[in-house]
Order: sequence, then C-alpha cells, then structure tokens
Amino acid sequence: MKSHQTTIIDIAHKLNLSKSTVSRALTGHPNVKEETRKAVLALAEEMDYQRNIFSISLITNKTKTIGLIVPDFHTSFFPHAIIGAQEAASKAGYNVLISQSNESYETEVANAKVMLNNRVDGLLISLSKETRNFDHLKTFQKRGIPIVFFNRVCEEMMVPKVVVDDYDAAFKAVEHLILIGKKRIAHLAGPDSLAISRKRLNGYRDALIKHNIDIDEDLIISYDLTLSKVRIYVKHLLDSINPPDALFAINDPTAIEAIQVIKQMGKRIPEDIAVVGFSDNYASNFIEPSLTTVSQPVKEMGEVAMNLLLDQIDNDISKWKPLIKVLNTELIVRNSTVKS
Amino acid sequence: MKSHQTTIIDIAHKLNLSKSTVSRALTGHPNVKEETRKAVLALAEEMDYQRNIFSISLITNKTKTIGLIVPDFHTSFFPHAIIGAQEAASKAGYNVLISQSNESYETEVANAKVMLNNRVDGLLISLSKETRNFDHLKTFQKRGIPIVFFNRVCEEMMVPKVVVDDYDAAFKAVEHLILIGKKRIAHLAGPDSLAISRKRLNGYRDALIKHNIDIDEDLIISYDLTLSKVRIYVKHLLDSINPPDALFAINDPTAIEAIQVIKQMGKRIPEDIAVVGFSDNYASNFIEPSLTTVSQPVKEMGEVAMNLLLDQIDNDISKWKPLIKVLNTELIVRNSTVKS
DNA sequence: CTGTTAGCGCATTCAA
DNA sequence: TTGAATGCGCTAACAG
Repeated sequence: MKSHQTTIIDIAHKLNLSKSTVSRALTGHPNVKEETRKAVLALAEEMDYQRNIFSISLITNKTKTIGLIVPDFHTSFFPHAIIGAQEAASKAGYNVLISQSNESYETEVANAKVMLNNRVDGLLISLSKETRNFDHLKTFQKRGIPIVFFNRVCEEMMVPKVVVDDYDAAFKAVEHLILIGKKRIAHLAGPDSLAISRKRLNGYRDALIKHNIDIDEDLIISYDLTLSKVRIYVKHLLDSINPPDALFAINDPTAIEAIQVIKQMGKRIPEDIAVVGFSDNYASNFIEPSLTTVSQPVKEMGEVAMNLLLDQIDNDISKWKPLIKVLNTELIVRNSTVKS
Repeated sequence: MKSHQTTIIDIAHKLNLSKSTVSRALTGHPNVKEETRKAVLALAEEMDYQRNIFSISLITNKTKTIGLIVPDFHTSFFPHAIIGAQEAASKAGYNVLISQSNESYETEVANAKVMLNNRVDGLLISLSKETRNFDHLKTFQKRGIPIVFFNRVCEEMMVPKVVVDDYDAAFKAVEHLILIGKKRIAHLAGPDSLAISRKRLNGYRDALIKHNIDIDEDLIISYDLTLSKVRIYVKHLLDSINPPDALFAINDPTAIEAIQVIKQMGKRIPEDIAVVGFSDNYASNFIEPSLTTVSQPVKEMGEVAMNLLLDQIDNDISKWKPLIKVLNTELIVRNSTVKS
C-alpha cells in the first residue's frame, strides 16, 4: 500500500480543471487566470505536489544533474573540491552525481558509463593516475555533453580546464629549498601519465638549472602514488653514497609519509634533509615538523570548474570555448624547511 | 545539431521489427527467436544503444539511485564511510546521489527535498549536529521510501541503524586514562542533540563512577563542534585552579586541536595532561605526540548501512525491521597517553 | 514467436 | 483563458 504521489491529474480532478491548465499554472505560464493559478498553487502546496522529473527529463532530455568523477576521497584534496563544486551546482539548481575512480582506469570508464546512462547534463572530472586513453570521455563530446577537467586534466582534449600553475609552484618550491642553502634536492615525482607530474617535474628541473645546480637523475624518482612505496624510495635515497639534503615531494601525503620514514631513520628535518610537499593537506600543519607546502585554492577549484561547466550547459555547443583557468598557489613555509 | 541517441524505434526500423520485439530482445524476455535476439543485440551494440532510464523510471517508479546525506566532507570520517557505501551500492547496480548538510539543519532539509524530488529508492543519512526535528525524514517513510541511519542516528525513528557502541568505547577510553593514573579527567563533549555525544558522555561518567572518582561537572564541557572554540575551552581548563590531568575529546579533530593548544601553553603531553580522541583520523597518527583514540570501522559502517538499505528496498515494507547493527571499536593507544 | 495498443506524468501544440 | 490531443521512450497486457 504505497502512498500515491500527487500528480497533475489529482489536482485537475479536485479543481475540475483540465490537466493542461493545471500544468500551465504550475509552470508559470502567462495565460492562466490569476484566480485559477492561485487555486492550483494552493492545492499543489497542500497536497505536497512535486513535479515528476522523469516525465520532464523524458521530454526535455535534460536532467539538471552533473556528473562528478574524482580519483579518491582519501586525501583532503578532492572532498574539498567537491564541496566547492557542489555549492556552485546547487546554486544553479543542479544536483551532482559523485563517484570515485579509485585511481583505476577501468573504474573510471565504468563511472563514465554510469554518468552517461544517467544522462548527466555535464561532466566534471579529475583523471585517475592510470588514465591514458580518453575514449570514454570523448563519447561525452560526441553526445554533445560538455566536459570540464580540473586538477588532473587531459591535455589532448580541447575542453575547459581548471588548474594551478604546477610548473611555477614547483619552481618556487624548489627555489625555496635552494635559497635556504640546499644543494642536492631529490624529487619524489608522480606518474608520468599525469600532466601535473610532468609539470611539477619541469618546474623542479628549471629551478635547478636557473641556479646552476646539476641535475642528478638519480635524485628523481617517479612513482605511482602508492604510499607504501615511499618508504623504499626514501631509504634508498638516504642510504646512498651521496644522499640528498632536501626532498620535494609530488604531494603532501607523500611528503608526510617521507617525514615519518626520515624520522625513523634518525635524520633531522630540516637540518639533514628538508622536505617540501604540495597541496597543504589537513595533516600538514600538525605533523612534526610541520610541512612546508604549496597551498592551492581547492574549494575554489571545484567551484570555478563547476561554473565553467554550467556556462557550457547554458550555451550552444558552437559557443563552447576551451578556456583554461589557472588559479594561484602560495608557498607556505613551515618547519620542515625553515625552523621557526 | 545534437547527435541523436539511439532508441528502440531506430533499431526496430533498421531490422524491420516491431518495437515490442526489440524491447523483448533487449530485456532478455524468453519469447524471442534466438536469431532475432542476436540481430537486435548486435545492432544495439553497434549503434551504442542505451536504455532511456527516464521512461523506465516513469513506468516502474524506481530509479536505482540511493540518496546519501552526510554532515561534512572535511574530516576523514565521512569520505571513508561514503567509499564503503558507494561500493556496496555499486555492486547492487545502484547509483548514489551524495550531498552534505554542512552540519546545518536547514541544508539537511533542503538536501532531503532534493533526494525526494529525485525519487531516490532509499536514503542513507548521518544527521547534522543541529537536527532535532525529523519531519523531513519522516516524509520518506510516509512515501514508502526506506531510510537507514549510520553514525549519527535518530533515536525516535524506528528504522535500521548502524553505529558503534559509543558508550562502551568511551567507557574504555576513560578507563584507560584512569588505569595510567589520571585522576582529574576532563571531557570536551559534543552537542547534546547528537545521541553519540550523550552516549560517550555516559560512558565517561560511568567509567569514573566505577573507579570511585567523583564527577566534577566543571570538567565537562559540551560544545558545538566548532573547532575554533576548542582553544577557549582548553585554556579555561588548564588555567583553572585545579586543572585536569587528562582530556577525553568527543572526536579526533577536537583532540588534535586541543593538543596544539596544550603544546602552545607549554604543557607536556601526556605527563601534564593526557589526551584521548575518538575516530582515528588520518592525522592522528602523525601528530606529535601521536593520538590515543578509538578506532571505528568507518568504511564497513557505510557498507553495512548501504546493505541494510538495499535489503529494505528489495523487500516489502511489511517486512522492514528496525535492525540496529553495532560494530566493534578498538582503543588505539599512542603517545598522547602512554609514552613509547 | 511477433505485432498492436495503452499508458507512465508531463509540456506543448492546436482548437475552441 | 481553457480544453483536447499528441508524443517523449519504454514496458506490459492483449491479440494474433
């Protein structure tokens, strides 16, 4: 015995009106007598009427729903980006269907399929670390569904993107290490598949070059972001004959893990080895020593990306522009590089 | 010029079949000639046909979508619970519509409305700290939409819930403080509106009573979980004539904040004051000193809750049972209470 | 085994 | 200003 959801027909019956009139009243159509409209609206309110979104979607082919795919929920980065995106969508009357790819290409493809099947009006995505093929996303373009990337973007697709200047931020972070007197700066880099990894690596390289420091390829380690491997790499670096005196990590979780290992090995931070991270995670301020890192406007990133997407949804496909928004970063100097 | 989504009609035309036959072939109905079925399936694949979920929802009144409302994304707790819930839903072929109430009652009500409007097949929710009225949730019951609570539950509603034994966990945490020799144990409690606050407070009280320690109401401070206020309360406690020698915090973020303040005031942890948290957040292991805390199976919580919900969806409303699942906790002893 | 028909709830023609 | 009729894409009941 399910309680019947109020429909237009119910209202029409009670008021002795036609369905179309009720529909018009409900949708704010002009050609309705004020009296009629009021009666309909009042009864709708009383009967707790809600438009059936399926019939509308069926007609309009729109869902007022945005798909959002992120690599994970573990680090504080994406949850915060989601908050920004959610707020922006909500303001515009859109819902958000969220899913996480779990850093897996296959899951990302599956997620994309779900989004497609749910006929989202647009897709916001930050790529998994494994993603090198983009067919699952190009499908959206073919269907005329706008896409916007943020943070982890696809360079070959000409769609709007929201990023920070990873090159510049990395450059500044490494330069900071140089300026405090460090000479052998290691880089625990991200997987080559991610543009942010490559950009941060380039920033690292160019900072060294600018300051006439030879690049030692042995000090550059690309890894797949599996935190448990950090221990191996850090030990390897510190146990080498000519160990580094500084470490620039691809992100904060990596840096935090590295700090743990370094401390366990009895080395002092920053005296023996200084550490810099990237992203300013929640824990970075609490860890001992507190972590010098690059702060990104994460929430704003989600917000800007969502608004870029909503712009496309509102506009004709012919007007879509592959705008790339670059947000500002800030180097936050803490005790892992400079003792306070 | 939008690319037309393939429909059953398209396939029917191309194959010179009726719509119903195509539909039957697509839905695995038995009464279809094997040859026909194969032809349909092949063409559907080729034309990248996808069922239009709106027409189906319109007919079945089901959406294969679960609503999920959490108070926030900031702490690591809810993101992890979401992961568990998401996985369980995904396995059963359900999508999840996620939203956060931002710890606001009004936002929670708005979120609930969105869920209702999107005709979710079920609702999973952890209450905001402000929620004292539950009409917005009872609406779901009236509509025959099952609800399951997790973590922050509504005691007055007879629906399934997934929790940990907060009373017992708090009792053990406080007993641990007593056993290491602490006598004046303060409690930074959560808002009275949340059942978990009350239960943890009761566990605190009973542990003291069991060990014949007088309860000093001045050592119990209920607060609204606004982290910025922790500083005030901790200072107040430590500056008092008879300061506490231990602090049991309602959750880890609170405990972590407290540790910061205590350290800044030049007190030693755990010698001057020991600290215990609740939840085992990501940062708790990194903070100095590392935080003794109660670990909860967060991901499992989301998973169990989702499965409980799916059970209800699959069953007739008459079979719904207000099952309460209590998951195990574990006290993780770290340096904030016992120096290693 | 296959085709025809009706209807899910609504917006939108076309008539009145 | 209102009503009747059509169709969005699909499933299901009813015929053949």
